[in-house]
Order: sequence, then C-alpha cells, then structure tokens
Amino acid sequence: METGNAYKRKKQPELVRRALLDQAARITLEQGLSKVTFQAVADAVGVTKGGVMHHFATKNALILEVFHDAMAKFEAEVDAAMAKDPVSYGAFTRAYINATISLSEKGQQEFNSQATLYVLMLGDRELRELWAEWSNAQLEKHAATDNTEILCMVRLVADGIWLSDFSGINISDKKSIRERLIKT
Amino acid sequence: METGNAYKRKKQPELVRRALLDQAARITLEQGLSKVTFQAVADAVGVTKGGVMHHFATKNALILEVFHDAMAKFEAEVDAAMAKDPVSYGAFTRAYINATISLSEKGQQEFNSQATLYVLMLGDRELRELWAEWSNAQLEKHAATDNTEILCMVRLVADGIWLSDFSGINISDKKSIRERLIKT
DNA sequence: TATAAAATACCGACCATACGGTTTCTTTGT
DNA sequence: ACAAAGAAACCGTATGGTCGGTATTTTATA
Repeated sequence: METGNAYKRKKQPELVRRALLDQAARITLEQGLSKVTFQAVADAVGVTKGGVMHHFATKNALILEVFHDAMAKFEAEVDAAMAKDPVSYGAFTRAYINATISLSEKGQQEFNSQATLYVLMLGDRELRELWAEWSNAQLEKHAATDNTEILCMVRLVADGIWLSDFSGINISDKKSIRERLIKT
Repeated sequence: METGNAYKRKKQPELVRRALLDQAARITLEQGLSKVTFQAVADAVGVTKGGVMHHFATKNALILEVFHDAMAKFEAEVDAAMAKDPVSYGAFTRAYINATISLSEKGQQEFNSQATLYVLMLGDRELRELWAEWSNAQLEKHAATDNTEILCMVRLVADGIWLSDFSGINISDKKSIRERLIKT
C-alpha cells in the first residue's frame, strides 16, 4: 500500500497480496469457485498455503476480498470513463456499457472484473446481497443523470449482452446494438 | 418425499430420480453448487448416498443431468407459451420473456429453471459451452419469426432483468418495462 | 400360470484424499 | 531486538467414490 518505496526488498507483501487476489479471481473464472483452494492459489502465486493464510485467514475472507476488489475495480473503471465524458446526461450509462461490454471480439479470456462479480455473486447468497446493496447505491449515486426508464433499459441490455458474451453465444449484431445503445 | 421404512418402501425409481434432480437444483439455487453433495441430496430426498449414486454415478453426471433437465423444462415452458400465441411474429421472444421474468414480485419460492441454468453455467466452463450450443440452436429454430435486431434486444433486456431480479436489485419500473417489451 | 433367474433399486460400511484450518518454526525487513 | 512474512508439518472432517449385500421388480422359462 503506502510502503511503495523503491528500496529493494525481497518480501513485498503488498505485491503478494495483489497476486493472490488476481490469481484467485483468475481461477474462479477459468475453473470455477470449487477449484479456488488455498493450495491452488498458493501454487499459482508461488507461495505456500501458510503464506496465503497469512494474508487471508479463511476462505470466505479470501473470496470476499476478491469480490470487494472486483467491485472497486469496476467502480474505478466506470468513474474513469465518466470523467472523460463531456455530456452529463447518461454519462453513467455510457461508462457502464464500456465497462460491461468488451470490445475485443476475439480477445481471449479477458480479465473482466464484471465477470468475476457476476460469477461469484450468482453462486453465493451472501455475495448477492452485497451486490444488491452496492448496486443500488451506485444507481442512487448517479440518479441525477441516469434515472430515466430508457437508460435503465439500456443498462439491462448491456447486462444481457455480457451474459451472452460470457457464455460464448455470438450475437451477430453486437456492434450495431452497442452503437445504438450509446446513441440513446 | 416419503422417508419411511428403510428400503421396504415401494420402489419408484422414476419418482426418486425426479426428486433427486429437483432437490439438487433447489440446493444449487439456495446454497450454491458447493453444497450440492451426495449426502445433502440424499438427505433432502430421504434416501442414502448409495441410493443417489445408483441413479447418478458421479457428481459431474448429476450436475449435468440437472442442467439438461433445466434446459428441457425451459424449452417446454417456452414451447407451451408459443403454442398459445396467435401472432407468429415475435412469438418466441414473448414466450422467452414470460419464461424468464417471474411475475411474482414477492414470490421467493422461485423454482425458475432459468435460474438453475444460469447459475450452473456461469460457474462451469463445460456447461457454458453446452449452453452456448443449445442457445444458438434455439435461436436458429425460431429464426423465422424472431430474427430481427429489435427482438434480439428485447430478449437481452429480459436477461438483464432476470439478472437484476435474481440478485435482489429492485427495478422500480419492472412491470412497465415488461409491458413495453411485449408490445414491441 | 407358476416360478426360477436375472436385473434393478437401494442400503450401509468402508476408503483415500483433499480441503480448511491450527500450530510451530524460520526468514526477512526495520 | 522485534514484528511481520512466510514455510512446513500436522489434524479433523467431509467428500467423492467403491464394494458387497439385500429387497423388489421384471423377464424368461417350463
């Protein structure tokens, strides 16, 4: 975190922590939640189980952190996109579309935080509640500029597209739909 | 299911099999895939682990059957709704909406086969591929009446609504959106 | 039609393993 | 010196899976 000094140190716990979160997320997406074990994550990062458990005391804590991390990433992505948008009406919705719909038609397994969020949340009641809370909060936060029914629908389409995309269904006119959404 | 007299009970393999699939699906939705163990399913149905394994040799086989079952149910639901629809244009899309969006605002006991499909598929690569295949097939099957871009979008919105609904986000104008979709 | 045989449905005890978690110890940074 | 980072050995348990047995149903046969 704030110990980001440039001194050479062999132990860089913050980096290890980041790697642990990233690898846990990766395994979640690639092999499913059941394959996210302390051992698997440890191996992926090049550390021992004990090392992982030093950072995350329980498995629930680990998954929870992965989830929080994905939420933060997603929010940051949206905020960044919004900052660059000159028009205020629908700015959140446009940013949401950008963060949700990957452009790389052919791009292999993208490290999409949205994917992590959805996969984790759909498989766990507790996370679903967290998600609902957070999601409603986001909505309220941008209620001023993005509260119309039509924009809500646009975001729903984006979700739908993500869902299709992730499962490998190819939507022929994805690009066309995307443009149509943004224009709205 | 009757949990009575050990195994002097009358043998009704078909019923047992059905109950096993149903309970496995229920546990999947309520507690997540990791809680779907032979023991848990066995207990829920009133049979022993050995009994479950007689019907489904491995856990993968069980989950696969649950998935197939959900696909069949969903397809049946859609087909039934289509049969009652006098208008041909968009009949599939309307049926899809009906099967996807639950009307019971308050009904928590959602035994939605769509939910089972999504939860399982998003957590497993193999099932995702199955889903994509099947889904594309469905699309082609109804290409004659439901191939326009606008109808595709409508179905995407339906997916989006399901996603929000399942995670507990309340969309204020769900009903209004639904009607709007159907009118299209 | 009666009945023996084969197949099916299901039970219950068992096994190996891998997982989450605890504890103890060693290394490293300040 | 001291605390944090991480290694390593260990433990109880739950799980997926095996196996051999028993009751019931179906089929074949006489």
